Amino acid sequence: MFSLDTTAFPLPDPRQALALADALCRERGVRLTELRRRVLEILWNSPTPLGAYAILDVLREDGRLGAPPTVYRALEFLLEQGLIHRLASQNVFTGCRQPGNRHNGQFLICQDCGQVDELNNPTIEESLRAEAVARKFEALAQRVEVLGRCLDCRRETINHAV
Amino acid sequence: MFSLDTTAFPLPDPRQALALADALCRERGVRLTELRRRVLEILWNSPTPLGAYAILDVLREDGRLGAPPTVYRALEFLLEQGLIHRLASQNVFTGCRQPGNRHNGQFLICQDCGQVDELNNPTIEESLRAEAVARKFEALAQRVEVLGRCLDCRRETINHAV
DNA sequence: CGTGTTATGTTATAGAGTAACATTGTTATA
DNA sequence: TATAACAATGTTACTCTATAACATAACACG
Repeated sequence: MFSLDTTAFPLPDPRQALALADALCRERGVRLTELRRRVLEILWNSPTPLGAYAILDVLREDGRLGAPPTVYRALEFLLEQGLIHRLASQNVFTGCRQPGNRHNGQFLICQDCGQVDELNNPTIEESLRAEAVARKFEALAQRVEVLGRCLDCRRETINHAV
Repeated sequence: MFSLDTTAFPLPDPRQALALADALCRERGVRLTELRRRVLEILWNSPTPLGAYAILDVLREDGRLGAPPTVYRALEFLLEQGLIHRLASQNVFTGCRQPGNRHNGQFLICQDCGQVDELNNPTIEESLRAEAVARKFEALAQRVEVLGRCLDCRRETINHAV
């Protein structure tokens, strides 16, 4: 039996992720400007997803002026290009682990530490698509988020409980 | 072959939904106060999910004083009791079509008219649970939302295009 | 009754996101 | 290389969503 690999992709080196983003944008003829690239870098440098205002804070540390629209426009671009995902349940953004092919993604979100695991189980995606078709609903996007506790945080609780 | 019925439940009569909520809360020994009941009723009376501030507007039409916390606390209670769902991608709330058994639910959300179809496909839920288990992630809740266009709105577009 | 608990009122504020318009940068072409 | 068209960013102001903190009222129960 062949096993379908739905293993979450490891967090890449930020430099790798940025290089791939550069390549993809060049290929597509869209401009990964300095600002957009920096926002993507901020996301990749963070161990957990960030909200728009947290990103803004980092930009300001950079010395760059900026207001919310600055960040939201960059995020909009990165979302369009499939370079990041938005986690609606948390109002945060995170770098996409497989930016080559457009996809929806499924996420395991730790409510204690905020860390996120990105999956891509095609069976789940297909099932949802099928449900939509059965109801004559035109599916344009899927948002699949599982909330809970990651292994590390479970261990922590157990240790502290001793 | 047996077909698993994952058909969306029809929108119940608001009175039925409220009666069921009454029964469930009595059974559980929790208080469906007048305010909480009214918020649930407002949601059931609406053809589409509502945001907290839209609910607040209706309460004020009732003549009741109220500030945001009034609504959010009622919503929190209703969420805890599984009487409503929150659609994170839209920041809105909607009555739960199957409030008897606690569940996560999956939603088809029309981005044109706002109408929502609630599914409950146990296979999808199980697949997500399995993905979590495989990663030793403790899954506590699932948020599954499909965004797109409902049949009615697709028809509208076609007609207007003529 | 009183007393602890739960629910609601009230004020203030934090956090998330966008509209609208001004300015600057880029690109292409005359 | 001007310049016009367009793309990107700056800026101000605002709307919408949500919660913290504390005050008051309602309820439950010995």
